[in-house]
Order: sequence, then C-alpha cells, then structure tokens
Amino acid sequence: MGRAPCCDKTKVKRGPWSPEEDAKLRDYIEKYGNGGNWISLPLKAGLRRCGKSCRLRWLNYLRPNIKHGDFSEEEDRIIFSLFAAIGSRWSIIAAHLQGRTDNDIKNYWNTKLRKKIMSSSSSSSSSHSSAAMATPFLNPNSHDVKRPIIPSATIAPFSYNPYVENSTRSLISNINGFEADDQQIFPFFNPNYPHEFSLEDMSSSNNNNNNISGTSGFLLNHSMCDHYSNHNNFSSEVNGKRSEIMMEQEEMMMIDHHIDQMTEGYNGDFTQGYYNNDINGHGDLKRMISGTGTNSNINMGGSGSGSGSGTASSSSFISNLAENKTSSSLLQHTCLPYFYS
DNA sequence: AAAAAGAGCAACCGCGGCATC
DNA sequence: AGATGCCGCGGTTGCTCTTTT
Repeated sequence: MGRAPCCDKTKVKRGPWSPEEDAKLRDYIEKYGNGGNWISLPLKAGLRRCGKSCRLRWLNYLRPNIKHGDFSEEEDRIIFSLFAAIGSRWSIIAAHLQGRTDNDIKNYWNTKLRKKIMSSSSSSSSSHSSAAMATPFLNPNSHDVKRPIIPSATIAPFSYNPYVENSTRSLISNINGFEADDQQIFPFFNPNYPHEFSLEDMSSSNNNNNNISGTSGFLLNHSMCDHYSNHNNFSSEVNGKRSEIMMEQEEMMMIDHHIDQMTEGYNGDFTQGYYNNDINGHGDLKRMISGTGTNSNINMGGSGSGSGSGTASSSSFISNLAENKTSSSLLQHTCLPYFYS
C-alpha cells in the first residue's frame, strides 16, 4: 500500500506565493508557531496551501535572518570544503552558514559553484581563491598514486562513506588518482551522526599505537599519517554500533603520500578567518595532533570521558577545547577537511 | 527588435527516518 | 510488531529573467 498523499492536490493552491499568502503565514507562525504540525497549519492560518508548501516557504524564505543574495568568498570556501568532505548533504552544509538554507546552497552549488570549480580545474592557479582551492581535487593531471590496500573485511558495515552516491562519485573520481571506492580513505565520517561530537585527549599508555575513534574525517586521517606508528586504529561508534579498521604503518604512509599528491600546489588555508576563536587555521590542529607524540589516543566519539595527558602543549590545547566548547562548535572545528600546504 | 538559448532560483515531489498508536 | 502519519531531506521541475544571436 502506498503512502497517502499529505493533502488533496486539487484543493490546494500551488506555484509561487503571493505577498498576501506570505503575510498570512508569517503572521500566523509569529503568533502561534507551527504547533508542531505543518499539515494542519494552513487550515488554521487560512491558507489554501499544502502543509509541506507552507513549511518550505517558511524555512526557505520567510524565516527571520534568512540571507539572500551573493555568496561571499568565505562562504564559497566553506561550501566547497564541506562538499569535499561529506558530499551533497546540503542541510549539514547549511548548518555551517548562518542565514543560508539548504535549498539556497544547493541551487548555488548547482548553478554557479560547480561550474566555477570545473573551470578552475583546467587552470593551474595557486592563488587563494576558492577556484584555486578546488584545484587539488580536480586536477586533470592525475598522478598515478597507488591507493592504499586495506582488506575490505576490516571495514565494518556501519562505516559510512558519503562518496558512494553516484552524484558525488563522478566529481570525486576526478581527484588525483582517486578511485571511486575511496571509502577506504574516509572510512568513518558519518554525516548521519553529526551531533554528539567532542574532542578529548585520552592519553594512551600503549607504545607506538595511535588510536583515533569517532567520526574522523580528512583531518584526522591525514594527521595520523604524520607520525606513523606500528598500528593505527581507527574506529567509530555510532549509537552503539562500532566500526573499526586497523592500518599498518605502510598503509598509513601510502595514504599520507596520496593526500600529499592530492593537495599538491595548494597553499591556501581553508580555515583561516573562518574560525574566529580557538582554531585559527589548520596549523594549530596539526600541531595539536602531532604534539601528542607516538602514543596518542584521541577520542572524538562524544560520549567518552578522559583527561589530557599527552605533551603539555597538545593536552592543554585539547583540554581547552573539550572544556570550553560545546559539541556543536567542536563539530565545526573538526568535521571540515583540512589540507596542509 | 524579436526569438532562442541559457541561467537562476523558488517550489514541488517522493522517499526515508522516526515517533506514535 | 506493524501500521500510520509527519518531518526533513535531496533531487528535479518549471517559471522567470537575462543574455546571445
């Protein structure tokens, strides 16, 4: 049995909203809210519209503090870097851009930004423009980088890779030497679980082992490569479901090499200026991670507890983050891809 | 000046997830 | 446990405006 339609399409108005309809909807929501039920709202508000249409109109247009108009260079950077990390998760991307809606960003990407990036892929600019930033991803002069070989059996079914979708696969496949099944590079980023996210230094007593758990992304994978260990464990725990992967030193080195190739020629800084507090640029994070030495055990899983006891510089920095930042702001700091010049 | 093509964007559609019954 | 209903998301459509021929 199919889903019942949310409204009778023959009895509701469709198409562009009139100023009068906008006013009715705005007035009603400002007075009463949506009452937790969009379906019944149009009747109460005196609108001959589908509830879904009302919701869309409110969220994408009438809601206070909605920003319309041109996107800034900074916004371009954020969109691009997030797209590179998580693909077309427009709502997540929108959450990082105040006043922008997912629809807005989606349209902007489809109509402008993608073209900007595509056109830049044939140029060899190394400036700090957003177009230049895209170059490492879309450089047609593909290097023949050997993809790290990781036994697929070690990747648990819970691990998630946003790049498996066809729409993004075609874009990502243009990355230098990147094969489409790059799940093995980004094994644990889970956009379905972006909320519970904290950063704490849980220093390990194990020698020569690096353990990173949580929703690690580009940053941590790359950072871990900075100090090759005998055993590098990546794991992710989402709602009690755990996925785990272990990479040998050689594999880590291959990944590192691979990412270096991808980011070759890029001298910019995705984060410079975007974060206006603790983390100002990837350099801090890089130091933070590498400062933990050969025995690092960093929990990014959110619910765990721990105390910093790595090197003084790294542990204090991490502790500051853990103590002073909410989960959501930490997410902003850590879920973006970072690229080292 | 007019027609055609392209670009931009608001709105729609259908599906998956989740809560509730 | 299964059915139902709502919300939110991502993909797509189609209208309008702008640019090109």
